[in-house]
Amino acid sequence: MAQKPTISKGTRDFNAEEVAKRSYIMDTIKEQFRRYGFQPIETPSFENSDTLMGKYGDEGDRLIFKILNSGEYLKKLSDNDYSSKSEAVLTPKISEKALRYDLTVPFARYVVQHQNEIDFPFKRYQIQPVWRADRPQKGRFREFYQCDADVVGSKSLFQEVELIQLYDDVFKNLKLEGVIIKINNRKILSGIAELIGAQDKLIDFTVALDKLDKIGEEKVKAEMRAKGISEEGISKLQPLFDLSGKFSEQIDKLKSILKSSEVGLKGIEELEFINDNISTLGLKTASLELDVTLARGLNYYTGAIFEVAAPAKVKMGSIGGGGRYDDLTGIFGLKDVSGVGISFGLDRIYLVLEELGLFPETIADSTKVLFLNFGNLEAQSCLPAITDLRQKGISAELYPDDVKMKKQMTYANRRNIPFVVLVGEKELEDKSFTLKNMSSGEQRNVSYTELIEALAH
RNA sequence: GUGGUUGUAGCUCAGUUGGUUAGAGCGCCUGAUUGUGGUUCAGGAGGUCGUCGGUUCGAGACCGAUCUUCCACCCCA
Repeated sequence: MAQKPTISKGTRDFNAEEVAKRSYIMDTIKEQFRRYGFQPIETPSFENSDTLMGKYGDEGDRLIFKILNSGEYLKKLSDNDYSSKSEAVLTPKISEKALRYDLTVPFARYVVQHQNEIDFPFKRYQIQPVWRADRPQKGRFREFYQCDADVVGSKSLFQEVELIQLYDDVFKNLKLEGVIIKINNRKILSGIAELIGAQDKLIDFTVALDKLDKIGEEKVKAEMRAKGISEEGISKLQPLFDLSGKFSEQIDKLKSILKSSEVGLKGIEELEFINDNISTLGLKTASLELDVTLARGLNYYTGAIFEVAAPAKVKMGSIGGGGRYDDLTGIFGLKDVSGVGISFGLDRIYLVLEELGLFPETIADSTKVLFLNFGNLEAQSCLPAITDLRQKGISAELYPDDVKMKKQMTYANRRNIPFVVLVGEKELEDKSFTLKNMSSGEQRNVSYTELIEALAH
């Protein structure tokens, strides 16, 4: 035999059970999205490169899958370009399309393109695969699904409050306990950067701060020094490293740290508003935590930043993220439209639920009843019954081949089909059916009316 | 993109310093049971050892390349 075919790195096939489990998660998320008033849209798998490139930073550009042009694209190159051996020069000339990297940027493009048809504030949800040319690991794939809910055209902080509730509701319905919704505010990060005189190094500063959990205080300081942040500035950060306690206590400490920064205080005010409302409303299973080290690499967030951590006992990166972006549509020419959104990582949630054994048992639908095949004549006599059962909404099938009964029974057993009907010579003669319950093993001879009654519930 | 790791039967894995015919458990197939699956018993099939190349009298084992898996960076869902 020839070499077995394989699938591309970082992609997966899904069998029937996996599809059922994935649908379970998707349906749960969708139901909550709808309940909160979000409307579904879909966008193409690939966009013009211009739409995507440069929106996710240099790192992001590297991870975008580019699609080669069609036709004789090499012939159209100038000799200069051809011999340049430079990706930066060549890539835009031979690739004008790219696979979707996330759902937020295509959404921003959608909003700008359809601005005249949209009623603002516009609440949309979108569940589609995205692609990243990343090196795969556990919980990290090159093709995976994001489930996004965004609101554009409203600056109201009620949106942030609702989105936190939405996270909570989804995890409650998935029976996933111990999820932590981390929140921060980009304005606070800006305020701190301002305080230490590193406004121009905001990204470097936040990226370094974000690693506090992972590499510790000293290494974070070292990285900041390496990025050119002054010693004086770093020493001003000390209260930040020592920040601890409840949400409200942290807020109070931040207020004194940032008292001279207008933007910083604005960020604190926003956080406080969100936290006050969530405290009043209460969360069902998730908890909201302030994490000033939360940065997220994306450069378009301007206000709240969210990241959702799986329960501590599961070793898994974040299972969701999001935030407020005041000017995302600005890059496509539509100014002053503020947006805020969250995202669920379907594939990672799947792994978490699997590891914790949280999928419901009766998740995969199987056929309800299998009619065994005792030969052409007998099988044919079953067809009207099967047709009628299907009409009544009961999934029924006939074993297609006249093979040994043992084989047919084994087949029903493996597929977890709960009932089997036997119509052989005897039943054919007296127009009856033998109905067997596969889990109890019990079987009885019944009329057609009795058969329907037994299978109906 | 950088460094490391993994690959042997359908699945999970053994396989000694390189040495005859590569093993186990589970699963699968057949029969015990010609109208009865899940349990039991008996028997059986199934592997070009990820792929390509090299070293060697001889490679599953050693070397190189490549693909894949997982891990640490980077970044992220």
